[in-house]
Amino acid sequence: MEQINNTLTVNESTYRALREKILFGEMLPGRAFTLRGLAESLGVSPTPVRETVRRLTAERALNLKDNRRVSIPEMTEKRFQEIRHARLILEPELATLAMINIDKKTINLLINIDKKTDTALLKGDLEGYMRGNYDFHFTIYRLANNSVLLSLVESLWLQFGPYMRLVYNHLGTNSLDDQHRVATRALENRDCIAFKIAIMEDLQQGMTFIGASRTLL
Amino acid sequence: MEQINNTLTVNESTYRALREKILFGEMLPGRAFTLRGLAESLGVSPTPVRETVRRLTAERALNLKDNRRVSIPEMTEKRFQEIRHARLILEPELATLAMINIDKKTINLLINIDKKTDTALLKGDLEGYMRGNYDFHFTIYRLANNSVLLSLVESLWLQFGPYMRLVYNHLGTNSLDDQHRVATRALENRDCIAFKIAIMEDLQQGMTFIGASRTLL
DNA sequence: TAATCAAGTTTGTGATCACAAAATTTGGTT
DNA sequence: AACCAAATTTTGTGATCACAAACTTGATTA
Repeated sequence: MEQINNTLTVNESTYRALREKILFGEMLPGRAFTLRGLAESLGVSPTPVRETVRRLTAERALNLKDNRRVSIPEMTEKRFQEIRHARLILEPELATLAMINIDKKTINLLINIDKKTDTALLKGDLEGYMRGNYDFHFTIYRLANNSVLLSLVESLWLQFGPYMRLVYNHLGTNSLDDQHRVATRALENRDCIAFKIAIMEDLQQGMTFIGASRTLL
Repeated sequence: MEQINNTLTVNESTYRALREKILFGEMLPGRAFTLRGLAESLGVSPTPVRETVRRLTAERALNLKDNRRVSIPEMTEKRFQEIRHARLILEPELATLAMINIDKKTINLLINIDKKTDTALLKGDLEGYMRGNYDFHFTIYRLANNSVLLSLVESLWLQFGPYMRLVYNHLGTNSLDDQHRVATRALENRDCIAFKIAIMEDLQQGMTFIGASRTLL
């Protein structure tokens, strides 16, 4: 069932490249992209780019406009609240499911990821912070061993990633404090409720931060 | 912002055609499909089919296997429970959000849809029943005016659609009774709690029915 | 100077081509 | 009759082509 040959298809590597760009804010909303332009910047023909764009459009990470141009969807207050709402429903659920599969080793891994994230935060390294934050959450979520919920949450992260970056670009990362440590402490105590609450708080805090600054954009 | 020209692209019509086939059980799990075969049966070139397949793969409706063949994913007990779980989290939420936007006219529409669904059920018209059931739920869900949650739920329906059909093929539709009427009655009384419970019951009943018969497949 | 419109350019779309990998058939051997 | 290797066909992939629609530019007019 697994991919034996570890050489990825051009299609797959194109997808991963574009997905990362979106997730960590290298492609910002508003600007329109051309298929040929993306293809050239990735050194491939337009064909795999087109398929990748269709795929990312299905995940709501990209938008095919009426004039057939492709872009990152614009954020509205309404859509922002919808994403926040969906995240608050699904992510604490996923975290709770993951809890029983998180052993001491994983907790140490999480603490390590968090340290790196903190370092990036202090240095003002935006991409490092965003990657660390992503790793922290998805290291947990993957352990829920629930691919159906996981793919729904992945779609949500693809949808708000670009805006997170946009906000950090304007405000810097100073005002963020770190809820991850609260979460790892709850894990060490095997306190399921406290862990779920920490994930919710972390998410609330991030979304409030972004939401409060949306008017600046 | 809207599509002015109402002639769909080949890509879009291919997507809709294939999506319907999956959703209402014309494509059953197990069998492997070829792009060229699908293209010929739809009277188009392989190009739009490839893009459509990528899109539906992103929505988890299709599966690209290691040998690069495309198929409907196999159902396992685990995946079945994951879908059931996700539906139970998201759909009652969507129904509750929709409630305030459901007026008398919509209630009558829902009652009408339900009547048609019942007729199909009595006649043993599987596709009619499945379409009616879909229409009933999504007429409600669309009124929640929440496209983020809606697209998540659409993905879930695409994932279990083929199995619903598979089960009905084996068991017939006799043993299904109709929870929709309970829901519309709750709507007429503007009883939010009762409505939410009815949606949950309907969903539970359907999923239990399918789950209980999975061993037959 | 600002608005308009016609040429020229760029772009998305759908079909086709070339090729290697996978499936299928074939034909010979045990 | 059962098996396996070679030959043949089918298939997915990525690149390219043809074309119409959208965008850009620059000259012309009010």
